[in-house]
Amino acid sequence: MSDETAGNEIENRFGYLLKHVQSRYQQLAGAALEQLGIDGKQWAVLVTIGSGEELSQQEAANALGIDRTTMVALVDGLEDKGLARRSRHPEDRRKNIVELTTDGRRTLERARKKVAAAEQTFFAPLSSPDIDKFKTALRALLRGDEQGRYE
Amino acid sequence: MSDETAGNEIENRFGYLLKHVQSRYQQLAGAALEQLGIDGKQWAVLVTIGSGEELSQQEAANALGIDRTTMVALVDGLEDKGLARRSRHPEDRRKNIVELTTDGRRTLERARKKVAAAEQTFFAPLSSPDIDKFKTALRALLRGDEQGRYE
DNA sequence: TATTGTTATACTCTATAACTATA
DNA sequence: TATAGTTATAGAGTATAACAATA
Repeated sequence: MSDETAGNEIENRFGYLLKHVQSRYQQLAGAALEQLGIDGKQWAVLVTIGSGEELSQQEAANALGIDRTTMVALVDGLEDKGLARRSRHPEDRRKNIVELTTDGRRTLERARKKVAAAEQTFFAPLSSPDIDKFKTALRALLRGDEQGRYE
Repeated sequence: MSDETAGNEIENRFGYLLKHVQSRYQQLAGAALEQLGIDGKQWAVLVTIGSGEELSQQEAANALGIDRTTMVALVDGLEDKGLARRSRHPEDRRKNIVELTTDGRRTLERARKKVAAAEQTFFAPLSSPDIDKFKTALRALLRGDEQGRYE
């Protein structure tokens, strides 16, 4: 607090903090995933379709909160890399089931480790209990209700 | 933990949490600012040029971490609304000093209150001490060093 | 008629390159 | 030569509209 400057107010704006913290996280996670030849969005798709449930493209898109038209190119990219596979749903031939290939499963596991390592770097400034509190707070803020409140 | 579903892993991914929490914040703050006819970026510019220091366009851009070419349209918009004013720097005529008009100052103060109210809504799921801890954690994570660590 | 995947298209956001004026 | 502001342009990212296949 001793060297307060004009920039201080800007940098303490909550919107600024959130934006730049997210930017730092994406940078770290992105660099980790780059070693496996995928980006953050593709990683999110891998996690989604590797979750155990059989998902159509649209269901996977919904789970990620993106448009089904956006999902097309994402799955294209993963298919080109040999990490995911499309197949017709046997009972509803309009749907594409999207699933991991063997390579995709292997990449997913490697990516988990890379991302976990990146998160360790990201969270280095916080103690273990503070990391837990931080994540709990995020989940409560996302729900937007008062379930997480205990004062 | 009783109704664990496939979506659970996705929604607990840290990247997902951060992205959607930011999205919720922007939605709330954006809706608050919309009542004053400005958006989040214009609000950030108002805060910057209202900080007390005399700033050129480029200096304001740097303070916000955006490009000087992007700043042009932002200042254009604020000038059109009568909230900001360009004037030549007396000692270096290449520079534009950007400052608030009387209306701009008034809008800035109104916006402060609107944003504060929006943040109150945003943070409703957390207790007061938890809000402080959350903000402290964000600042530590942004610095990226271990200054905030005390375990 | 409605839905899924797809394509084409448009829109937003932002950065890069090039120009003008000033230094 | 270098810098500040500006403009034109291009690229990434994503959404909307329209179409084919299927329900």
